[in-house]
Amino acid sequence: MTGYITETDRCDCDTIHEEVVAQVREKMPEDEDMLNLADLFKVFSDSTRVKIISALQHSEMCVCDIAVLLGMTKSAISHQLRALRQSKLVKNRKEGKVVYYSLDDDHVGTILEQGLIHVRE
Amino acid sequence: MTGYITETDRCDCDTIHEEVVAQVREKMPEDEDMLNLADLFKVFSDSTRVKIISALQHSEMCVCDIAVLLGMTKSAISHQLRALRQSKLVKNRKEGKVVYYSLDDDHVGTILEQGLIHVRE
DNA sequence: ATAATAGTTGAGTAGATGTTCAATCGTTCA
DNA sequence: TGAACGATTGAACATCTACTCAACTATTAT
Repeated sequence: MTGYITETDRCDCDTIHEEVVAQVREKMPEDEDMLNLADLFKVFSDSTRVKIISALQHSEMCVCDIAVLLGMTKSAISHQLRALRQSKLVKNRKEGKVVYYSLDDDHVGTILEQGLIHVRE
Repeated sequence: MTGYITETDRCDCDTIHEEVVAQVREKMPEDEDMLNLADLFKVFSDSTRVKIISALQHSEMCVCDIAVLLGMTKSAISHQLRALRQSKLVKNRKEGKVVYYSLDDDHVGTILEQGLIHVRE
């Protein structure tokens, strides 16, 4: 014991392969990138949101349409659309009482389809 | 009121664009596919798991190494590795007391990098 | 055998998440 | 004006999730 804070103190174990750890640390993406990455995938981690995005890939739709399509309440859909709006993945336009939603990001479809390929094999 | 269950009864609103809903319904993926899709992305929706996967992309590592790399306890890492194992995304091999983990899926890297591209722009 | 160490596990806990419910807003139309 | 309807909102609630902690297993070394 040195009395100073060591690598061991910060963790409940010793480093077994210090060089590997050092090298991997250099090659890994920025911490912030990985946080953003997790947040992006978090959007796709709920089946309701996946369904909404899948639907909007084929056509602009109003809240009510989506609710009927998925057999859920307008409220539930509206809450999720809010999340998708905040993630800048969907946009909306108002026409009288009706609010139409559509995708606002080209990558969205790509990411979803990439996942579909993986899931289906 | 007909006395029978109608589309309106199952939802708190009327269908505004029945044709759109019908067409989109045909084009959308199977319900099960979308559930699996959400489950897949759920794995990537936590920054600790993203970091573990990012690390393993560069080198096989033992639990202890990953714990030191991420500044977390072995226990926390072990719990997450269990989740990744169950999703068939990582595999492990034992050598004495040490358990080495590595990626067990080619798609993993692709999906992660696809997301990184999106996040970085 | 005993101690030490790498890793796993299960219970417990605090915080996040998705839906429901009721109230409300905004627009249209009678 | 006020009734009707699409949509939004916030609180409440139940569930899920990620980490901690302590106990445990398995393997190695003395």
